Amino acid sequence: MSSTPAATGARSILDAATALFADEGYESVSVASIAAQAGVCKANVFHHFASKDELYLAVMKSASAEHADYAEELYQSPGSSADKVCKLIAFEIRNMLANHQRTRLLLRETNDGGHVRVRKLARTVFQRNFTAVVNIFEQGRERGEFRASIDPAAAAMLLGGATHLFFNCRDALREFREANGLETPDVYARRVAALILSGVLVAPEPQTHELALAHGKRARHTEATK
Amino acid sequence: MSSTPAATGARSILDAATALFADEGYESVSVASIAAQAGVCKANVFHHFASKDELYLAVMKSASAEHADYAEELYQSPGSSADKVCKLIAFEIRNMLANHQRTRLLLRETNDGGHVRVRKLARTVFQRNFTAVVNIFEQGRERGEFRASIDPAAAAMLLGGATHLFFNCRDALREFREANGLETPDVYARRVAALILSGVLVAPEPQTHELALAHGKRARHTEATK
DNA sequence: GCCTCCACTGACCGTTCGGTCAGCCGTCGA
DNA sequence: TCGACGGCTGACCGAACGGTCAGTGGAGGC
Repeated sequence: MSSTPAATGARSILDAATALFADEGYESVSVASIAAQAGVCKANVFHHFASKDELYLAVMKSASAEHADYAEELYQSPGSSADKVCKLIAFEIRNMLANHQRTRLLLRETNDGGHVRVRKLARTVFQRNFTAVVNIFEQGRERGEFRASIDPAAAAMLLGGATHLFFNCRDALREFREANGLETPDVYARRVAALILSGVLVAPEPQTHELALAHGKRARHTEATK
Repeated sequence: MSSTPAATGARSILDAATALFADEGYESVSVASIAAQAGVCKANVFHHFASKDELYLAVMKSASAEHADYAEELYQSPGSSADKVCKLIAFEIRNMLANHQRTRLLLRETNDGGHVRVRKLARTVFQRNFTAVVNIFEQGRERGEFRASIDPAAAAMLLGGATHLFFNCRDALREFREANGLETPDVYARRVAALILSGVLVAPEPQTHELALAHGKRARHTEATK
């Protein structure tokens, strides 16, 4: 009902294209290979999509939905900001791994040069997510739970960079003996959250108590999940 | 003398290939376009390099040198670990921007699927740099300057993620109004360093004083550069 | 029974790809 | 003066690319 009746053919093409584009990138994938993986004729691909470009655009559009929903909803939920940060990191990492094809597509297109139209699209997704994360840090600051001197945008970059790097280098991480257990998503999320919340220094300057103490900053951030 | 006498031709090809591969990736660049940019005949490219693959490998190898030197040398230098972290972030960001072609090549190859041999190569560079950064955090922990409960590897991922994300999304960052001034390398480095050192929480639990207090943890990390 | 519609196909197009090859020509040692 | 060498070239190759097109065959309205 919600899907067009004759979507089976187009759908299988879209799925095959998503998988191949995510694995090998735009240029490396031929229309013939997409058709083969979808089990249809090459000409049929051009029957459903005007060109390879347009097919790629369709793949990107279908991959762009729903990404920042969680952060925005988290922003409005009750609970301490510290908990929100923990939950956000854990969710983002788990979400990236669960939808690794879509994630790889978006990350590739956000970073690269390449197609301008598509980069705009990926950037829209990135911007929505970025803004939502910034809002969470801003909220924590307004509540007095986070220090007034922090830059929420920089904190969001820190958070995003940590999750992206984990996604990109997870299998590389597995080979490093310096990182024992760090390749486990939950472990990584917990340790990174602890660092973002408390930093590395043993005793930061005691400052900006102005607004603090009010909202019960229970920094019990060791059970971020479940 | 240090360069082979007849290296001019091969050198210009290598330079042209580096620029083009960095901008558009392996698949999008044709040998003909490399030859055109180098001002030579296409066949001449194959005279100096056995294949497009081997040319790419040569480009990657020449881009792989020198990357982790700074971190390793910083590790052995005097000064507080907090200062080292600040300097490291500032250097990495400045270094990435100064050698943006090489950086883009390495990042692309570290992340992507693609050529296995080259990924190994890029990963070697990444691993050296990663280990060096981990050592700096480990050193800070042993000195009692950093909390004993932190994971040096996680901190290194945080640091690397922040610098990578900045490099990849700098022009996108320039369009976000949430980030005022954050697209300036020095500003970004300073704010990120402050976050990694002290975190976002207003008052982390007072813990692990055991080894601290000894090495003068002057957390005056607002002038990381110059 | 027939006509229309449309998802789908095989064969084909011009172009561009990575790569080859015979040969040109300036340099240098004998 | 000559021959060998090597950097360099234009012309060319088969393969694969994105894209086109005439046509097929089954489903549905009349």
